[in-house]
Amino acid sequence: MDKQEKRTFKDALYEQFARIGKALSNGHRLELLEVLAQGEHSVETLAQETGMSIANASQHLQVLRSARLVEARREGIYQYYRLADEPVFALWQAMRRVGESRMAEIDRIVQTYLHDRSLLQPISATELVQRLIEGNILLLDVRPAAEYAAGHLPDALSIPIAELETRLVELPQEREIVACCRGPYCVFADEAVSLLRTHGYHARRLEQGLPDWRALGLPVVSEKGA
Amino acid sequence: MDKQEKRTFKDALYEQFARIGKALSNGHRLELLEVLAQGEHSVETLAQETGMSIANASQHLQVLRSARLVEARREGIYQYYRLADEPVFALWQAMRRVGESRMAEIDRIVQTYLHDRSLLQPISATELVQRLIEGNILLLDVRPAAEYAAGHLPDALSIPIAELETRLVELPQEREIVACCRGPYCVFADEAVSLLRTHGYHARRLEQGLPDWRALGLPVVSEKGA
DNA sequence: TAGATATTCAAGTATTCTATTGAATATTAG
DNA sequence: CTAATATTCAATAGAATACTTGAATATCTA
Repeated sequence: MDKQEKRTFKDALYEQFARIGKALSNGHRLELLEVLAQGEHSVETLAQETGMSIANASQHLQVLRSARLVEARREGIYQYYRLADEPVFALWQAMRRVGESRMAEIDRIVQTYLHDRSLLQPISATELVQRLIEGNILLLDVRPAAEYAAGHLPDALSIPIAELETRLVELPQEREIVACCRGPYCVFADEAVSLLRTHGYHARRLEQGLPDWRALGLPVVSEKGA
Repeated sequence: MDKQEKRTFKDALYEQFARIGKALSNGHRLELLEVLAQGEHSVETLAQETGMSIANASQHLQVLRSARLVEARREGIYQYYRLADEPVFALWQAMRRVGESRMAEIDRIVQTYLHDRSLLQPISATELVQRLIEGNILLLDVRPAAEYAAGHLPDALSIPIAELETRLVELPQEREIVACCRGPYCVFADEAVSLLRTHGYHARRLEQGLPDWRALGLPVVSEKGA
């Protein structure tokens, strides 16, 4: 293989890898990946969740699909997209890690909008595992019901954040509550914790989201048919 | 936090993460990262290694730097770039993993240019560790001398691929040789193995490159001052 | 200080990407 | 078959990106 052929090879090879990078080079697409990590969703719900028009969401999903990061299936009138596989989530995790550790802007944005998050006494997944063994913790999953159905922590109770205020009666006052949501940048659990606290509960936030929990190899339960 | 504020937050947040994706969205930049994972390099050597013009390489490096994936230091007349930290390499590894497992095009390109690589009897890092304990293996690092100096496997002998043919006398015929280079897409080790074999040596390729070896937590030696 | 070298900058052009719009397609229900 | 709904496609305008060229800057050496 001469020098020129070697260059052709490398150019072709890295160009293929760059297709993955291109798919990751847009904020909307990253947000789509984060939502898809919770389980499959139709185009419409994805558009709603991410504040995009249907057509725009569809186009971004197709970019993700052509980079093989997501897959799709059609069921009747709906097209359901899902993350292709576990390594794709690991890739997003690796990106998150780099961003968190190296980009001050990210910390600044979180500070600005979510204020002092340490007040939520975030608990890590490994710490939670320990506390669950000791008992006396109520796990509360505040994501939309469909995402809970697609996979959730064992023994977690599902009350979507939108319903939480009206369903407070279901929660025992005496148990400490740990609220779980999509991931570190999801605000559902933040909102849940502050709502619960104003009603006299002892509540904390689970640091990681469900996909992170799964990636740690910890057990995940899904409803039959999901 | 109302709905609109939540959207502003998420848009701002994911846009920041997308800066990392943008940095990874170009083949030349990925190749630069791979070379930088071997240790710091000047702009000129990076341009040579990747077949780019100096100005172009410089601009791509600045894109990588503004996404905080690489850092730079000036020494006299030279500007040396290096990977920012270990998680950045982990990110590139995660990308490689997704590409390898999901993009058929990548496998096809490797097949086309490198033909049947299984003939090189690639040995994995963990397997190599085992074999090294048993002894009787000669580790040969065929990367450029500067990269060897920046970090190499313990007891590896440095003979850059360009010098290998004239320095064959330094290699004992009776020991099995394992050639190590930059990573799975580096052709140095492939060339070394086939050259060695035509001269009667029993040679194999180390599957992973030095940065992968380091990421596994295995020991790496660097020359003083490097 | 002048000359040499490495790198960056600035400008220009060609290309690619993004969001919007409205039309086209596919599937189901009646 | 027709109407309704979800999704995709096609075309467009505006923004961002990539590579080249030549000039500007920074550092060292003589």
